Amino acid sequence: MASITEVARLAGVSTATASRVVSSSDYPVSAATRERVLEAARTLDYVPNALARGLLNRRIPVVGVIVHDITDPYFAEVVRGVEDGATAAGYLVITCSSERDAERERSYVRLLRSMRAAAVIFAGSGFDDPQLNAEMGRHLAAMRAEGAAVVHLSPHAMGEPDVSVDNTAGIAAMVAALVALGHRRIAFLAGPRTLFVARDRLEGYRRGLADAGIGFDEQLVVRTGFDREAGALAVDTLLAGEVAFTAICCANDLLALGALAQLAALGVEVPRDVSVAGFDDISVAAMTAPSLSTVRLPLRELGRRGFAHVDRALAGEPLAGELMPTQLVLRESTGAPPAAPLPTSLATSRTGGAR
Amino acid sequence: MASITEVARLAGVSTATASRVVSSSDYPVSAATRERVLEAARTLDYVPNALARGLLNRRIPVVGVIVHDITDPYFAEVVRGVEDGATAAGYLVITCSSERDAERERSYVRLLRSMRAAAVIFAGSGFDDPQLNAEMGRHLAAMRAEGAAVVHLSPHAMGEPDVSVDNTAGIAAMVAALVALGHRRIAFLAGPRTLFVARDRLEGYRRGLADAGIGFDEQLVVRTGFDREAGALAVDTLLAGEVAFTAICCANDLLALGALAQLAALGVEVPRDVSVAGFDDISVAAMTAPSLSTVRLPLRELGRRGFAHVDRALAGEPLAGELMPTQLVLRESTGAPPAAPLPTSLATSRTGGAR
DNA sequence: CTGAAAGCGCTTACAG
DNA sequence: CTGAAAGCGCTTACAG
Repeated sequence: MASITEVARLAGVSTATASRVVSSSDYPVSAATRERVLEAARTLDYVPNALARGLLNRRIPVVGVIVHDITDPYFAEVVRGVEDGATAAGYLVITCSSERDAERERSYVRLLRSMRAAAVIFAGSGFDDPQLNAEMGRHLAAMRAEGAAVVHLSPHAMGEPDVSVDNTAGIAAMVAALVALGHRRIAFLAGPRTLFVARDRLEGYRRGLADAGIGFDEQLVVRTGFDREAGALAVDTLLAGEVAFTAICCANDLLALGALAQLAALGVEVPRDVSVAGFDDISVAAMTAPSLSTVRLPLRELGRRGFAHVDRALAGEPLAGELMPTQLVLRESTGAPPAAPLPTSLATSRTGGAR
Repeated sequence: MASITEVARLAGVSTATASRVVSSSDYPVSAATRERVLEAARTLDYVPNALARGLLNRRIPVVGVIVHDITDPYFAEVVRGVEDGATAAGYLVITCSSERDAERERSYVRLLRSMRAAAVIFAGSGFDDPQLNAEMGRHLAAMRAEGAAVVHLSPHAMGEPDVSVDNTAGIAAMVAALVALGHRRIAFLAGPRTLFVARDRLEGYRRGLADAGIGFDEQLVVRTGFDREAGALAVDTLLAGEVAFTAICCANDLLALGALAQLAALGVEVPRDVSVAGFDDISVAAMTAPSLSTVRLPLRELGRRGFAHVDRALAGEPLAGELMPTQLVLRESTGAPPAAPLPTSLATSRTGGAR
């Protein structure tokens, strides 16, 4: 592979001059010389070595994005947004699926550090794990000290996100919508207890209830994972319980999808017997049966602004946090509450009903 | 950020010795010295500079994956598989969404080259664009000459994929399944004309028909895109046409999802009025209403084997192409053909029916 | 077992 | 406008 040395030799100039031409610095070079260098570069199919450049700048135009799982549509969308911004600025993006595993996350950050990535963006929420966070804090402080940008798109142990979506207001709006439909007994699938973003969403649920003057009932809250299996399991938990509910508000769409599937499997009709609401508006939400009422998050835009934030941080510009609004999307999975709430109505119909 | 020089100084040894310890080469170093170096590295929070290492090896442990769009579940799944393998081997993965745009693809490959990525994996199919392919061929030949691995997971202009899924057999199997249900007039949404993988799938359709002794009718084939919008549009095209059909076989799931949505919007019931089949088995396929009959592709495994192939290529091991089998998944969207085929039955019911 | 030195490919003061 | 030279942080023959 041709190096700048060979380009310089072919053009009959010093490497300094060749560098000035191909790196498109604004250093003055005579037109004739410039042309000779360009010609040589073309002939040799010269591609500058980003590693050598990076060694000098102590930074390479690469941004790492840490996600929980790239196959989760939420994260794929955010990553795409980051990529949109990054590509325009000449950066490449490295995706790291942490599986919500502390060890993996740390090991990715270390790798990114070793590579002198210009920035690391945490797309997912942090978890409340003091030991991990202490070590992670050290790593991130070191990265910042080395001039890299660190941006959070979701709440985390070290504080508020830099760019984010208004999770609390979003869930509160959904609760308000359910209340407007007539619901008073609203169950909440809360997501993982240790995830900061899940706490924000739970807070939104509390606020929505409070706004409507409805009391908070701990028994209506199911702590779960953040995927479909967890949603299905949570439905079983609720139905096995004693507390009445007419709607299930979920902390994300995947939970709602799992709930919908399990409800269908049990012969519970949505929204006739119970309403179900999601959160995120991933693309599947519009395609299920019934289609899912949810809250739309500007995920791709979140990724774009995340990169814009990185760009500004790297340029040394002053930074301000951003909180993006969400949008209610009511589809088929929500409706008026049934005459008799679950789980009682189910037990009755099962005992007394046909089949 | 601490360099090996500082670690060496603190440990009171030469950089050569320090390097031998921290790079875990098998070069002999006395136990006492080794311990002193390790201690110094720990104290200084030393993280080796991958750029400096890469400059020496003319390669950095990074693999680029070129996909059409990371938000397409097909590609997210493949990338995840690559990541599984890459992480285990200490590599990072860069994702590049080309949007099926020649210019973007080329620019990504150039960036990857400049970064001395150890490998580039093309997850998506190549397109039949002679000019692009000529230039791309040059780039790829150069990369290989520089010692990088180039792996294709789908057919492309330069030939057969290195690791792939048996697209042709998969579609043929679905056609056979539809025939077994009683269908003879099977429409095919073929995907983009210029995409090599779409050609393989079309070939599968032809083969399936031939196996069943059914003649090929060009009018039943709709050339489209590969996304949902294209699927919806294709349904309109078929319904506006004159040719009878009782089933729609799609070249991928996204097309089938679009078809399902459009059919539902038009009041055509699936599978009562028409059967619909997809291809890929992305996770949404099981959640639609009706759930989608499709062909399961081992996407994540495809990604894993893709990386394994890279690993072997980099180690200079002999390589053999791999073709992975697919699996038929019959769900609710396929059934026996209706008494009267579309589009005639629709016209009739519209003219004569109530409402 | 240890170290001095060269060199990977670039950029950038510095001198002219 | 041009070039000689140093140096980014590492690894690896080579010498001892």
